[in-house]
Amino acid sequence: MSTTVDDELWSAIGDPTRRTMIDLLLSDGPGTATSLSRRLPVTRQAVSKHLAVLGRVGLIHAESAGRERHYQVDEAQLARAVAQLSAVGSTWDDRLRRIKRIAEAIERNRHHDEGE
Amino acid sequence: MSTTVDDELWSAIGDPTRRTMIDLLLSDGPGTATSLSRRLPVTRQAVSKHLAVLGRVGLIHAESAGRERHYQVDEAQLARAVAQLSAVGSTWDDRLRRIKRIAEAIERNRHHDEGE
DNA sequence: GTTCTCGCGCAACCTTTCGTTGCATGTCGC
DNA sequence: GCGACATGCAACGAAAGGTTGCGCGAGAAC
Repeated sequence: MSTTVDDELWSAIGDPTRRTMIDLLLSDGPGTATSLSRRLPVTRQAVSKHLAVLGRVGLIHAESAGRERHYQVDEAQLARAVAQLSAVGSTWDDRLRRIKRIAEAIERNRHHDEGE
Repeated sequence: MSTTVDDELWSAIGDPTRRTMIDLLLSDGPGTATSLSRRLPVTRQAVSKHLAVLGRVGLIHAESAGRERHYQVDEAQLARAVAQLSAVGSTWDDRLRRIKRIAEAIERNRHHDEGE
């Protein structure tokens, strides 16, 4: 329950290299496997595999231009991913708050009962 | 830049099984490897390894009680993890909004220039 | 139009991670 | 003491992330 997250999307953005790639595509605009690999500590082939993964879950889509393939972020899908991130975050936040409230209540009772 | 996230923490909560484990520990309170494995689709040994990973990054801590080891979530560290989640989320959100604004500006210009 | 270059995709391979099974140990209840 | 149960450790298999090496097709240079 609660984390009925679309695990496909999560695991796509769970990888640090893929997160950085999305960052680069957002900040620098559309890019190719080669252009991305120049700004990352991995080879073009590794980048290419990650692009395939991101494409499979719809986070990016490609456009062929001559011998190059330009990739860019799918805004709607990324928005969905962000929503999932914040959903999990707020779920955990809520639980943490509730636990804290309960702990404080117990603390108050202890002080009251034992006069400590 | 921007995703200068503490990758240790991210990869810890990046795994779907580990996320569910944290959920269970938050909703049901402290638990053991065995009790968690009963509510998960993996074996006790797998759960045990995940607990080790979560413990290594400080997201949980254990307490020995006889032959059992009770694990529970470290609230401060989880709060830190949640903060990182929402940081990445809002970064991407910002970029998406900015892109959208630019796209709209271009659209307006096109209409103005071409009278379309 | 040949040739040279550059971007890409495919295949083989290595290492780490997630998962399994099997076994030996330690503790609780009787 | 003895059976039952929770753990830990080790060996092994499958998948993911990474690498190198190769061949092909499209642009650029001559």
